[in-house]
Parts: sequence; C-alpha cells; structure tokens
Amino acid sequence: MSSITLATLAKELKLSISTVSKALHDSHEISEQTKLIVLLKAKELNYQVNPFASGLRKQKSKTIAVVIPEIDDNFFTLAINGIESVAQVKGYHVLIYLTHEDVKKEATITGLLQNGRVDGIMISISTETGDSSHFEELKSKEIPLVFFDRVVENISSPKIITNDFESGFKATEHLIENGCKRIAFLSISNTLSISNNRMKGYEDALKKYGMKYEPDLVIACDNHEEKTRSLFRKILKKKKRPDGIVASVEKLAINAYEICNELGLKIPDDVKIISFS
Amino acid sequence: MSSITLATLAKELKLSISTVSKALHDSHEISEQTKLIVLLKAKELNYQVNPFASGLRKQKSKTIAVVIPEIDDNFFTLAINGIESVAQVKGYHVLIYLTHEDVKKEATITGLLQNGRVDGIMISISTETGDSSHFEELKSKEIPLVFFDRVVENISSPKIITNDFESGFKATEHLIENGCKRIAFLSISNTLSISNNRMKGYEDALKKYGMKYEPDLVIACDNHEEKTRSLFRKILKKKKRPDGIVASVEKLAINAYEICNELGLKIPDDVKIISFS
DNA sequence: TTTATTTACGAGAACGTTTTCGTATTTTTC
DNA sequence: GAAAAATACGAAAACGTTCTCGTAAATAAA
Repeated sequence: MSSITLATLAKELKLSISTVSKALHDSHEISEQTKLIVLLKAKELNYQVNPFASGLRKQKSKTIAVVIPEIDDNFFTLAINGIESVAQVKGYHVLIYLTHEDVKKEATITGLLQNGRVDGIMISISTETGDSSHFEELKSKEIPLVFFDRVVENISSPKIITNDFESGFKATEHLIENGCKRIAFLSISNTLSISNNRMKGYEDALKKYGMKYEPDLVIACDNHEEKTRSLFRKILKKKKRPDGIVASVEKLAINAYEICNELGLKIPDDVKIISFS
Repeated sequence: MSSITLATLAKELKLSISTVSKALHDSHEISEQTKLIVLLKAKELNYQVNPFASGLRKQKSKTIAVVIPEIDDNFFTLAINGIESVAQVKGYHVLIYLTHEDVKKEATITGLLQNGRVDGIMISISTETGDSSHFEELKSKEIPLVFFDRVVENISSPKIITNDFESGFKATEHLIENGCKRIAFLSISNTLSISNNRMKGYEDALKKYGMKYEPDLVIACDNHEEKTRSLFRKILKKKKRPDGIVASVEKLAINAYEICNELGLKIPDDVKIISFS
C-alpha cells in the first residue's frame, strides 16, 4: 500500500494539504510558481487522487452503470462499445451489470445503485420486467436514469429507441417484396414495447400488401432457449412452414438459423430471415 | 439527495452511530434486541451503506476492473459474462475498460486503477503491448493482477490461458486431415504469446505431416482492418491461393470469411477456415 | 462484601478529499 | 501615508463509514 496522498505531497513540499489540493485543481488562490512545483512533485511521485475520498466529499462518482439483459448480443456489445468510448473520453468509469433477463436480479442491481455508487444509470430492461417499482425508486432518489432499446414506457426518463414500428414494417415489407408468402414473426415478449411495436409494424405491412394475419405465424418466444428452439422446430417442420421470418431480436434469429440448418432448410432459398440487431 | 445515513438511523433510534453500525454488522458487542430494531429501521428506511465512505475507511472497493482489447468478440463477451456472474454472487462490481488494441490507452487505463478504485484487475493485453512497464507499476503498488488469454509472459502474475500450442496444432491437423494442401496462418501479432504459440502449433503440425512451411502463407495482420482485408484479398486472389486457413483470433476469421464471400469463394468447398474464439 | 469479568453501548479518531473561512502579507487607490 | 483591495496560503470542518477504546452497569468469582 503506502500510497501517495495529498498529505505526502504536502509534507514533501512543506506546504499545507489545502494548498496542494488547490494547486492541483489549478485554483486562482495559488501562485503560478507554487502550482508548478506541486504539479512537478505530483508527477514525480505519481500522485493519483483517491476516488473514494473524492467521491465521498464531492458526492460524485464519475461512474455510470450499464444494466443490460445479456452481453452475447451484437446490439448490446455495440452499445457498450459506444458508452465506454464516450465515458473514457469524459473521464467516466463504466460499471456493467447483466440481468440475464431476470427481473429479480434487475431489481437487486438497481437496489445496489441507490447509494451514490454511480452518477447515473443506462438500462435496457429485461423481457420479464412487468413490475417497475424498482425504477420508481431510482427516480425518487433522483438518480439519472436513461433507458435504451428496451424501455419502460410509463416512466418519464430519457429513452433511446429505434423506430420499432417502422423498422418492423420495413423488414416485413422487404420479405414480401422478395416473394415471401408466409411470414412468421418471432416475438420475444408480449410486455416489451420494442417487441410489440415491431410486431405492429409487421402486422401493418401484411395488411398493406393484402396478406392475411395468421396468429399461428406469430411465435411467442421466451427466455427458455430450448423451449424456443423446439417451438421453431415444430413450426419449420410443418408442411405449410413459413418462407420468411422476422425476428424481433438477434438471439431469436440465431436460433432460427440453427434450426433451419438442423432441418436442412437453406437460407435464403427455403426460408428468408430478417432480424433486428 | 437527502440520503439515509447511519446518522439518520442513529437519530431516529436514539442510539449512537457506532452502535448502529455495529448492529448492522452483526457485532457481538450489540444485544440481539438492539440489532433487531436497528435492522428493522434500516429496512424501513431502505438504508444502503455508502460505498465511498465504506471504501475510504476500509480501503476496499469491492470492485474489479476488466480490461480487454475489444468487446465485439465472442471470447471476450463470454469472459465478461463469466466474470460478471461470479462477481455478482460475491457482491463485487465490475468496471469495464476497452483498449481497442491501443497500448497508450492501456497504460492510461491501468494508470487510473492505481489509486484504490479497484481491488484487482483482470486484463487481456492489446496486441501492440511491447512495453510492459505499466504492469510493473501495478505490481509495485501491489494491486492484484490477473492476465487472461493474452498475457505478458515475463510478469509473475496469475495467468489464465488456453493451451495455445496444442490447439494451434490440432486446428492445423484438422485441416490437413480434411484434405487441405496449402494452409495459411493468420497471425495477429508477432509479440503476442498467444499468437506465437498458436503459430508454433501450426508449424509443428505441418512438419508432422511432411508439409513444407511456406513463409508466404503466414500472414502478419495488425489492427488496421482495411490493411488486413486487402492483404487477404491479395492472397486469396492468387492462382496458388490457400485452401485452408487457421485464424489466430476470431476477428481475423470473420474478415477472411467476408473476403471469401466478396471473391465468390465457397466455404468450406473452396477454402476451409478454422479459428480460435 | 469486594474484586473480576462480562455485556452493551458511546466517544472519537481515522480514511483522503474538497472547500469555506480566516489571515498575514503585499499591492493598489485616494 | 492611510485605507482598501488583492494575493497566497493554512486551519479546520465536512463527507459517511469503521473500529479502537473507554466505561458504566450487570453479573460472576473470590
């Protein structure tokens, strides 16, 4: 240990702790000359401010939390990439938490973040999230909260979303224009707004092109991967199997790919797949 | 703000701060009865210990840093998944830092972690890392350091690695057994031990099967993606192009895939690709 | 009964910063 | 030359914990 603190510097330089602190903060109260020697000594001893002391005093953590359902998803890794990148430039630190689509875990995590550990939270909620009281709690503690991708619609927080309806519409339209006659929609949740809005786009596209909306072709998936896969298997084995698939999230598309491969269905010859990611 | 501190609880309960703190830590110095009422009040007011105050006092952060080159890589996301999972169970927090294969960034990051912000660091070094003085610095500050996957060999720290040599050997052997006659090796760095050891395996496999080691078939790639891709293009356009490729890291395999696709080469008919991931 | 020992709590000192305030010295203003 | 203002620094109080002591009261041992 024996780390270098302001006191170390102060003693070495025969200055007071406050002077050293102010010098390092480039305060106008300190002469240029003193600032210089303090800065030099700080460099020499490789002084680094203690984030806990500083955080405690300033009530700022310079840290944000990113809470996401999974990390093995191109969208989320992309998001982390961007977030970390900006954070790094701005001198912020990024804590990462995975909920694995588990609301309880999600609530536990947000619970941990109420005590000043972070200055703000970016979250993409789990598919299961129905109860949103843990978000209300954060709001009541005035912790900045930003939803991205998967949002809670009835909480007034900044939300970063894609145009789900339009994209769902276009994806479906694209399949139709490429000759698909039976298009399935893979839904990840019936509570998640992104899933629902994407599905509305799907439905509207079908309607526009005069295609019948068949409930059988909307496949309600959940986080139980094996269940989802056997569902796909069943659908794709049927004589009247879909020739086009719109996946509401990447993971479902991948599973669909794998099942097609398993069943010897060629993509895109036999089945065309389009997905959000 | 107006967060609930030990003082809040103490005042409400007409107890001292120390008593409340000890009660919450289940100290033997406190009667069961007092513990109970303290615990109840803490629950009621949803008290959460302030990590900064606690960290400052205990000199423990309950936080570890994960420093990796990139996040859009299946191996690293898998690693984060596992690390976060264990951390969550153990009550630890995970900070994430991306170096983007930049040694300077890497050094800056490790510099930020010397002041007690984290209790330990897990790192997979960037391909560029030649100078390892920033790791020595961490060692000298006695900050626990664990290398994983991409390690600095001459630093005495725990290292988590795969059997690079053997895997490189087996990968190459697999291609040979499947009829490849000209096997290329995509190297990510000539300083990185994982890359070199994997290549040694590749060389040894060639030797075992009496195949000539051709320097032309060892492709030294770097982090400049476009450069790498045009390199691939050149190699794969040759009349005597490789019919098998061993990629030392996932990203190179993906680029190779894309170039094959671009050139109309069928995988695995025209070219077989095997990769570490 | 007197002396030890245990039990249950409180006072107060850290941890390392930041920041307000006070104050000697110097400089400016009239 | 006196008063006012600026300059450059230090003392000390937070921030919220944890933890070492100190110490009354209650119990046990002598």
